[in-house]
Amino acid sequence: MSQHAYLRIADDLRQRIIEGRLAPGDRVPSRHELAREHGVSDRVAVEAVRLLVAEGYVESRTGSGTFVRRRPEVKRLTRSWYRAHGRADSPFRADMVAQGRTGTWRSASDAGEATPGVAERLGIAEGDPVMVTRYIFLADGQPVMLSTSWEPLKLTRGTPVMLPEEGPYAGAGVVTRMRAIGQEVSLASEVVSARAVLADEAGRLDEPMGSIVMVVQRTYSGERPVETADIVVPVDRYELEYTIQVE
Amino acid sequence: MSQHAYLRIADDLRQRIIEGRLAPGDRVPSRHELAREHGVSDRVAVEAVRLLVAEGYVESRTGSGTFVRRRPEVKRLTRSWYRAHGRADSPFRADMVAQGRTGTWRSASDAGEATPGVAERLGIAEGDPVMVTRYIFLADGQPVMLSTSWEPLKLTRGTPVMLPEEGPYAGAGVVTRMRAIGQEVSLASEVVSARAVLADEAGRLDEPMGSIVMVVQRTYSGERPVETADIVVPVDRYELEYTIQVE
DNA sequence: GCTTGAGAGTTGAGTACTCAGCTTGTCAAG
DNA sequence: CTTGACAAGCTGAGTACTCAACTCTCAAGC
Repeated sequence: MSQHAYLRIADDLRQRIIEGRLAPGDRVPSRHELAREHGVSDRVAVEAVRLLVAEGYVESRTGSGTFVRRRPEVKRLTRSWYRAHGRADSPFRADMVAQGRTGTWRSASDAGEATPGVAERLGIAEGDPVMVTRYIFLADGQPVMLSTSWEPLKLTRGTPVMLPEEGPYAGAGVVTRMRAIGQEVSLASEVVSARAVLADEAGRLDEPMGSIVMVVQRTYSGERPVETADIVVPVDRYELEYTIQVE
Repeated sequence: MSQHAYLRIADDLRQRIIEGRLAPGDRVPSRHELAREHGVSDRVAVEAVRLLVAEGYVESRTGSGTFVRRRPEVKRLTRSWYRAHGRADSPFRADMVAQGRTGTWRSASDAGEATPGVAERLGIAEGDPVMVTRYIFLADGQPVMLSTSWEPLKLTRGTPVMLPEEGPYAGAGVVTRMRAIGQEVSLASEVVSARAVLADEAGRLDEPMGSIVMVVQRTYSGERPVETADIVVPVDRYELEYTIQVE
């Protein structure tokens, strides 16, 4: 099997978890116990536990112990052409309703200047004024997704939709809001990548450090880009489903 | 700034890399040097380097040293409805041509039985016979992507397309091959997730352990599912672009 | 019944080492 | 000029500890 002691211990624990001998919520033996059980030094046990934390099997709570992680059921976010129909509701709330959950969110908007990346995505100049809105999305009250949205102020300044979450179109979604000021949206581009969670994201999403998130760079456009957003989705909560029409 | 010594050292190195004082390919000071520079013990330096490895900034080569990682330029794989037009070529080769690179692949096919997950995706019974094909995709000769494909043998047995990479339709892509036996493909579903790379994937893709890959579960279907595949894409090589039609 | 404080247990971080296996540069022999 | 042996240096892994900060339990006191 594995050459190294810490891999052997990790294999053993992983097996116990998979077979159910260690159930979600159970406490894993402490590093002292593990070290004694396997006849190795403390540090080897620490390395083994660290590996399982990175793999998402267990989570450590300082002062309390290490516990088998309750894996939240992985839900699917449907991001397909036919979901984006011009309904007067946000796509997130619609997705949550489809899963039988309540979708809510909190947000805060600020005026700012376009960074190089955002400027390119919106087809505007670096430094142009934009409305930056930071969202945290909640499913049944639990934080599940983060998003930062940028809209060119050239389009929205002085209109009732300048602040995404205030006025008559509050919470209606980008497509509906842009339509209200005469900007038809016909395409959404989503560029998907993934990386390790950042410290502040981990805190806001209640995810352990080291866990993996997908980052979706979404841009809505009609004749020109009207909004772009970075959406941060933890992989242990959601997968993204795209439906592509062939021909 | 950071409370902990290992975070301070990591911050320092990260800054040096971002500012270019440590260029891609340069050797990072060894753990002994780092420990002495910062007046801490060896292990602290090891922890700092380990963090930067996880973040993808550096890569360690046993016996040789730790080096600032040459970040391969992140390319985009276009996975949109309008790319899937019924051309008699594989989508991968078309994508590579669009990037000005040559796309090739190696593959090996075997008959096997459907696992529970595959059976569900293909709408067949567990244990039903399937053709399993393992691919490794190369861009300009370098391995960049892995894929495992499953096709129900009930559909293809006895036809010229039973073996995906042999016969008159070798290398033509699933849509074309299925059409050749009267199976029209109208939809592709892609479920995107991400995780840490597995050991054998890391070896085959020449990626360091701990790096992150996206996993795309793609299913082609017409009246019924005709093929499903797991596609493994390293995030430091590719991002996935989906284009969604609104309304 | 409720609060509080002490103590045991746990993780995170650190010190100060050792050893095996690998890479690489040097330098002398052919 | 080439080749082989060798030493120096590096990472990965491990031993054997220490200390701070945190959590949890349980019993004493109100």
